[in-house]
Amino acid sequence: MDDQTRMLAGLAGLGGLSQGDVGDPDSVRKQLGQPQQDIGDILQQIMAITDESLDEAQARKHALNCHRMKPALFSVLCEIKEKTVLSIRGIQDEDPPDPQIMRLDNMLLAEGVSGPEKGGGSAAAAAAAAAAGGSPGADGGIEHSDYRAKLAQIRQIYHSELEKYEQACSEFTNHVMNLLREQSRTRPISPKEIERMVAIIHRKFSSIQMQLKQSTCEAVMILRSRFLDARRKRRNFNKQATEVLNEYFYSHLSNPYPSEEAKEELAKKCAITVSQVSNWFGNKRIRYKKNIGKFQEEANLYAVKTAVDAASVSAQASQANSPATPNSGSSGSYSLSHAGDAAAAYLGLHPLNLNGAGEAVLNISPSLQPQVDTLHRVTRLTAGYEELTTSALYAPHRLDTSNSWQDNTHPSCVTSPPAPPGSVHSDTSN
DNA sequence: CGAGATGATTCGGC
DNA sequence: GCCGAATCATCTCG
Repeated sequence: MDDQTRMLAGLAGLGGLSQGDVGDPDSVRKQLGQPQQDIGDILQQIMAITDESLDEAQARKHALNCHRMKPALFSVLCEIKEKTVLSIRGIQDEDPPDPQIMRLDNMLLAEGVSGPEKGGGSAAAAAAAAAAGGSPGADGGIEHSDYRAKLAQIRQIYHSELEKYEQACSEFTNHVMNLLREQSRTRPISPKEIERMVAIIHRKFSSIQMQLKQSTCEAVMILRSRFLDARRKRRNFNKQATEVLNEYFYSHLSNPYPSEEAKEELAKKCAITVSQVSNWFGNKRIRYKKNIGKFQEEANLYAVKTAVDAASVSAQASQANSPATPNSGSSGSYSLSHAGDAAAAYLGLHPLNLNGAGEAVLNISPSLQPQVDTLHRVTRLTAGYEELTTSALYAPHRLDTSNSWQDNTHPSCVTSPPAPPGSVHSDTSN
């Protein structure tokens, strides 16, 4: 009777169990057939245990373990515990996977930090490089490998931390499990309860894991922004690319708006993206328009260049006594327009300086003279251009009076405002 | 190191 | 969605 109550209190106290662990005292009372007034007594004793010295507690523990009623009480407690634990399990078991962890996992997988070693990482790096739209030249390669190296570094840190975490988690779990198994000899701990405890530990550790994943994601984001911020990693196009673009620009000065196909072709030729081609033309148009004078020399250079190309093609064609085919030019597959437009550009792009009297002044840079001479020789040899070479006049023309190309979307129908009598519009030479 | 060049971005207009 | 214009950020060169 009284012994049993004390023993119950003693067992509970010595095992470090709370009221929740031993179940409702009321139900205990019912099962043990104790009157209600004893509950206060029990609680009193439970509270008193904490005040006992270690020796006293040990002595009490020993007394309890040796008590003849211990096995019976132990089984009763186990029964109560089982019911309690089951009810708790029923509530807590089905917690869904944390969406935050899932998001982080997906992101790490996409970034190539988690998942298979090679594929993910290089795929992400490739995607990054593609997104950056940088020129895939030597510099691009360096950047690419740099990005990959840094990503690999993050990946390595992540995995080593994850390993540490897993190790710590399993060590702690083992420790707790051993402890509980040990304690299950003196207090009622079912395997299910151990499982539950393990789950609790894992939940606690997974919050640490989430922090690790979160900081890894942040590191990857910072890395990406550093490498992918286009302004940050701006690289000048290589010389050949700029030349190709300039060639197209000046040979289509009447309408420097490449079609989608032309952009694609230029992009391919220059090993840049279509949007970079668009950017380039956008910048070029605006800068050319803003300061035509500054671009005169460049315009002459490309005009001469393309004209020479076109003329040599034409010469070859006439030598072969057959018409020139559109794509036979050395200057590229858009050379059909070159042939006419380029020679026309030569005519049209000589620096025009209007003197005080409004007369056009031909102004050829000395550095261009040899090329111009060559052009003259070649063009004299070829039919159709001789007349043109005598009427060379620069007209930054394609721009109308409002300094716009807008009205020149049909170049062949447009005449250049400043063109004096005798001048030939470039586009008509086609 | 500073000025100019250059590629990219942003924003408003159409 | 493309364009012009303004602007930013970086590169290049003297």
